[in-house]
Amino acid sequence: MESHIMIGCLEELCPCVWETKCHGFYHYRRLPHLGESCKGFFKRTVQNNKRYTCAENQECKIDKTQRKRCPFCRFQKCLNVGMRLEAVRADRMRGGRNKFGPMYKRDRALKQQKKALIRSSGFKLESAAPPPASPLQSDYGFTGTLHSLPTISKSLLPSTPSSITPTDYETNLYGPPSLGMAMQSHLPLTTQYQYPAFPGRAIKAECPDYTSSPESLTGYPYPDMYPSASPQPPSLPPLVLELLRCDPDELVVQNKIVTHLQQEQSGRARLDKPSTFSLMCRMADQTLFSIVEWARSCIFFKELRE
DNA sequence: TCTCAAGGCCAA
DNA sequence: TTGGCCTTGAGA
Ligand SMILES: [Zn+2]
Repeated sequence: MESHIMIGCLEELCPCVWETKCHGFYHYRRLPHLGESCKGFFKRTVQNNKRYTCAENQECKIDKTQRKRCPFCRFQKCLNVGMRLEAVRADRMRGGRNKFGPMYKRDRALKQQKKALIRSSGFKLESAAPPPASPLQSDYGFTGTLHSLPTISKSLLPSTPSSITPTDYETNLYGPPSLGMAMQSHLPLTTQYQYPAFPGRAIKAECPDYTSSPESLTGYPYPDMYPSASPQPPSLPPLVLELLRCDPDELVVQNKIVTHLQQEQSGRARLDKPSTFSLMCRMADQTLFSIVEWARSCIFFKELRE
């Protein structure tokens, strides 16, 4: 809407849950373009450990007019677009910054560079924005995970067998939260979704070590590709531009990988505890899978099929 | 001092 | 319950 919200606004639509004007700030680690309503909904859900169920098949369409019909699916969508439970503070401390800060900054810089590149080369701005956030996801094939989610339960009890305790995720390979908290889409039969002990979470020290090496987790693929110093690169070959255009939103890809790993791990959790090595192998598998998906979606692959 | 992501408040 | 607006406060 008006001015004050629009400070710093990127004037883009919110791909989070439905289309609404956003203000371009980050909320709960959802990389940009999230409206206040999504923020509020997500916050309330996590803080109050709300429990939702889907009356349908957990595939409800969430858009501007129907968003209120199924909070379950709405919350799923929030998670899918990258909002993180761990960004909601357990101690409810206001103000300040959390450890995602540097990541937000980096992401913003990368996106700006990407836009500048594309704009300077004559592409329409929209093509650089991540509207395909959701669409993209469904291309990856593990959408099953996203559907089999749940009922948010008050799972603060560390005793829950299938849940991962804060201790577990802090020592976890992927960085804490994502594994233990973001999405535990598993239990195919029970469809029980839980996020670990919100009240008990030591969020103040948020996200153990996302800052130290976010790349290692998110795999920001183009670290030095765009020299930050010179914002206006010379015109690029069409080939590069096309590749840039196809480039998926890193967060979406990251989320897919993490989600899939979580799903897989939780599926085994009760049987055996995977070793760090096997986790790394699976992570590598998923990364490779994402790369293949990307390759398949690029123009050259399509040309091959013609 | 400014920025901006997080929490709080409250009318609808 | 939702969502818009306000306040807070660490970090730049
Ligand atoms: Zn639903």
